Amino acid sequence: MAKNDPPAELQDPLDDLLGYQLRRASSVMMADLANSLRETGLRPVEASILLVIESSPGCTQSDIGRLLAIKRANMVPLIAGLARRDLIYRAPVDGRSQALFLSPAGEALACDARRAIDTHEQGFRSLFDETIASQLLDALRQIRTHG
Amino acid sequence: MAKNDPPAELQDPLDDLLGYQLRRASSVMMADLANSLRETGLRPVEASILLVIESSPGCTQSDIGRLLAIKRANMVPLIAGLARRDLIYRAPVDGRSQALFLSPAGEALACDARRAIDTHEQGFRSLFDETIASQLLDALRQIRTHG
DNA sequence: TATTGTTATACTCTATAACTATA
DNA sequence: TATAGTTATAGAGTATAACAATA
Repeated sequence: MAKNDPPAELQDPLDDLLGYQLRRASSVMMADLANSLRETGLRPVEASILLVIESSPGCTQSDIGRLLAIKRANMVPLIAGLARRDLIYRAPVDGRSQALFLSPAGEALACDARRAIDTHEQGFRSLFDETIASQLLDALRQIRTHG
Repeated sequence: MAKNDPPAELQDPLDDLLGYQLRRASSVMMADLANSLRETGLRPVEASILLVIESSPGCTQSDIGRLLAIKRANMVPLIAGLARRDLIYRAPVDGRSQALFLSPAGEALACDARRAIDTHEQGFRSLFDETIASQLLDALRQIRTHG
């Protein structure tokens, strides 16, 4: 038995709870994702933002915040950090909005990130056959929109 | 369209990612659970600890930490808070370990918490038929142990 | 009036290092 | 030498309130 496993005599009264297993599974995947992204120098949230800008060039940071459920106030340091590293640049839309675009370096890094994420995803998807994986994704989308 | 929905023109490049949907779904369920537990005065992590002690009276806080993946250092204020509210009490096992038990008030509150959690769970489980719910739980357990 | 970007701030959650007492 | 409990602390992540400029 590995060193940090719980003692066998302690059974888990939360084992059948969807919310609990969701949280534990999410935590495992997030940790693995952070590890997979390590060599890109990106945190998961930063990689996500790059992928959103890649797929919707010209979007604003408020758009991204709404899509990823990140509050406007918390988008500020994230976007500033990516801009400081010259991964993205901003172009004024009107007096208050700024359109966001990937720089060449940002495009290259987004590409690396997408590869790392795909490998990470595949490692977990391979636990299931395609039907189960697809049902799982559907179920998660339903939970997400049920709240 | 609700006020905080993302703009329709912005499609989500993360929509097919298991890790992303897992995180979003987990966040929705955690928020709903916190809300369901509000009248008990317990946070989700505190309710979880009470249920573990209820199901394994005499366990130590280190046992609980291993079971719930909470670091020993972070267990200290959690257990202290429950003890201060007289929901649990400690009995020395040996010079370094303390066995944990629910007080009568703790038993009553654990009961309330279990009811609130069950109602909360049922609200989400009712999104799926039993077969899907069971497959979902199995998949989440597999992800959890794959890390 | 509502929205964008911003600042400041606070609270929770999580992580590490170090210490003590004990096994 | 390893473990239980503890302290202190640091870093994420997330939340609210308020403000200026603009629509």
